[in-house]
Amino acid sequence: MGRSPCCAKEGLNRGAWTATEDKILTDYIKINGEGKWRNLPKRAGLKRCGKSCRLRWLNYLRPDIKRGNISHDEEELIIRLHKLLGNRWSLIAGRLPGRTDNEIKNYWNTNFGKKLQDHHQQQIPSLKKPNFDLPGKSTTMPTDFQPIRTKASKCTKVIIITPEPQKCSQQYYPDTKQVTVAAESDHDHNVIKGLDSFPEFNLGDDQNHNSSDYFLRDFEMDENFLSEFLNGVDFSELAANNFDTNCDGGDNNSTSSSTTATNNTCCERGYSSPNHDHHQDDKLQDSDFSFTDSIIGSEFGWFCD
DNA sequence: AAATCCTCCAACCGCGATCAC
DNA sequence: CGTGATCGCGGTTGGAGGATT
Repeated sequence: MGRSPCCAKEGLNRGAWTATEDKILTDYIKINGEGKWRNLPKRAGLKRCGKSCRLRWLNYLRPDIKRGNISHDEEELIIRLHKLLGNRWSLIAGRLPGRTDNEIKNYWNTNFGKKLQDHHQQQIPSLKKPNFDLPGKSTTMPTDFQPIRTKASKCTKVIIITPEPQKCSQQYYPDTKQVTVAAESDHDHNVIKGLDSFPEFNLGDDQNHNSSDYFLRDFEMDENFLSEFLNGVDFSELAANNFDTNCDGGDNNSTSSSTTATNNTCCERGYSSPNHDHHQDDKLQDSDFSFTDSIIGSEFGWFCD
């Protein structure tokens, strides 16, 4: 299917928004609400692309937008969330009231992106990545785990697919597709998607499911959970209840761990992100979040393509 | 004071996911 | 079920303004 332009480009304003345009857009949304972005410009009398209107509203005009510098707490949260989620800016923004994905993305790129780049340039010559290549699939896995990647604004539920202990270091699914780690809006929760494209874990097929070498664990990833997760409060108990610590503690070096967390997601032991910041790691190691890293690493280590 | 460089961030772009018919 | 429309996301760009030479 060919892509059509989101709107006709002719005769539309581009670039920075004027105060007048802002007022028109704000007034219109106050009256008519958000949505229907494509038709909005015409109805509101704006010479702007609907996409542009949406962006302007979400990133700048919304009344609940928080202005000003990112606080230390917010920065710490961003770092933690980025370590956990990677460049899922919308998810990260969902945990920071009043902050937008664009703002966080810019903040990260401004404050950490360059540092990471510099840091990596220093590290690259000494990096020694183990050879994870397996027959039938050439993969070069990073030494650390990658963040859980989801596709949506807020996580409410996660499926944990834990390999059996004796299998986890040996099984490998070269053609693994995707398992969606839930990520839905506040209201649309408990939706698990993508499993139907993942035969080994087809929830709708008991036969497959039961005969699988794997089994499923799922748990709510609601506000409370994520807060505990992020703050490290009583997480060990939560983990004990929700995670199966078989697989020899996750078999951290397992190259076989397979399965996927959404959207080409890959999550491997000990790797935080393509922009992994070792300096920040050092900082975090001393925090109460460090133990969650080990849990993430051990329990999510098998999340990989 | 002028020129150049650098930083920051608003806005744009392309793509995948989802919706509606 | 297929197709087109729409939405939402993440990566990138470009310009304004500050810093440096």
